[in-house]
Amino acid sequence: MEQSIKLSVDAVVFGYESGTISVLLIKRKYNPFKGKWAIPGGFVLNDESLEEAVERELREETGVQINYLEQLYTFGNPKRDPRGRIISVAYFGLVHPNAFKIYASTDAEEVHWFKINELPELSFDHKEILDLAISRLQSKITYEPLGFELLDEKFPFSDLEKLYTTLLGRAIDRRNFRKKILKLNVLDELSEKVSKGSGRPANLFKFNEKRYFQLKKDGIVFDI
Amino acid sequence: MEQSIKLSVDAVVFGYESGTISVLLIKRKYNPFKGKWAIPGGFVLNDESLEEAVERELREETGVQINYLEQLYTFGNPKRDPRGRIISVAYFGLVHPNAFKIYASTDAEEVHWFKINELPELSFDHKEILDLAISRLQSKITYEPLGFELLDEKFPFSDLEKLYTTLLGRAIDRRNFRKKILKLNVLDELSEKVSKGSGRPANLFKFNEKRYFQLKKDGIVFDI
DNA sequence: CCAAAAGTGTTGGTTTTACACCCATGC
DNA sequence: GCATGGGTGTAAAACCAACACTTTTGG
Repeated sequence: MEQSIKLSVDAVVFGYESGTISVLLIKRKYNPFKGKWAIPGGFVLNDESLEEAVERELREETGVQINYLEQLYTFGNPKRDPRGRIISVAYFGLVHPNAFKIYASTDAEEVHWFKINELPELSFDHKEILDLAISRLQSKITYEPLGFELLDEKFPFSDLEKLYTTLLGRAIDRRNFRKKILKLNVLDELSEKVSKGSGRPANLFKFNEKRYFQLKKDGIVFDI
Repeated sequence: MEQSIKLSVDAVVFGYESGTISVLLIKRKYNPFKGKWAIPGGFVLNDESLEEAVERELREETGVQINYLEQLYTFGNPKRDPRGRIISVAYFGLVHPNAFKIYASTDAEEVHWFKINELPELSFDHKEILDLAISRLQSKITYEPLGFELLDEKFPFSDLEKLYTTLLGRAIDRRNFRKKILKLNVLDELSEKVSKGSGRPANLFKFNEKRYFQLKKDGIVFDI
């Protein structure tokens, strides 16, 4: 019997802003799961690569320009989609949420950033996909530097600290954290300062892209 | 236009025996690439899961019963297969090569264990898949214990040492290695000994499965 | 008794942890 | 001047890397 399997891609896109990590979800315009929240994605065209398909769907449905994208996992359970056998190659993305405006179109009735501890009910097996993406995000911080893809270009050290605290879900020692990060030699300290209303103004830092990506390649061992 | 993409699975299966790591390959019986070596695999049936498909193809083509299987990566380049758009979900497997007899059938004209530094030319993009699998195998030893799935049930410590030396591609300090491994507390020392012809007989060890899998779950940081 | 592989401890250097006070600013 | 967040050093403990000789067997 002829194979009748269809191929889709989905993208779990994370953003970080002022102390919380959010995920980009769309409200589905059509059945199945019309009116329910879902991870953005859709069918792959015959002549495009998987990455092209993800970027196209994200652009079409949400207006997001992706900053970092990697393959997460392929979900192939025969029963995962009520329309028939549809397998999905899930991707994992990171963006600076402030860098653009999201808007809904094509299959999306609405687009929204959800904090990862305030998620709505999801369509299909998207909860499973999202859970896997979250655990991948968490484990990434133990073997590579993280932040460039999520933080603004210039940021106070405390932003990075807050990002790690959020991802780890626990407090960290500020002094030791700063020493460890600075020793990685991926941050350049700027002479600009920023004041957050009250308290001493903070020095701004930026990632040194070259050393950052070099370190990603080399890998690190990083116990905070 | 209707989507016309087909879905296949491929499995890179590693085995370890007397100091070398080998990969299971088949010689293709049919075109394209008839007579060339390839990673075992094939099309997914409409109603089977991806894992079922991998295990079925391995059984059919090679007779191998797999011991450990994980998803590796999904290859979706539109040009990767001359027959049309075929995407492949690649898996990564480990077996005890001595535990059974391999034999060729269905699409395979021949099956053979190749040492990973003596590989033949491969069909499709299988070299890329295999290279990725090898680097995954190598990186696995830095974040989880490894050996249970590759070594015999009972083995002298030197077998484990040789496995690590082979995977790392360099010599390691025997004393420090032994200390580090024993500290992980995943090996049970047996009172049996085995003699390899000449030299002092070695004590046999076995993995304590419970603690081994617990440690896999927890993860380790392991610089040899 | 020789060759071959197995087994085993100590030391110095490095890294990691734990921990608390002063600084610069806005109000 | 006080509340707020930013910035900083040190000492003890844990961990890691380097290093070589003795033991047990087979021939």
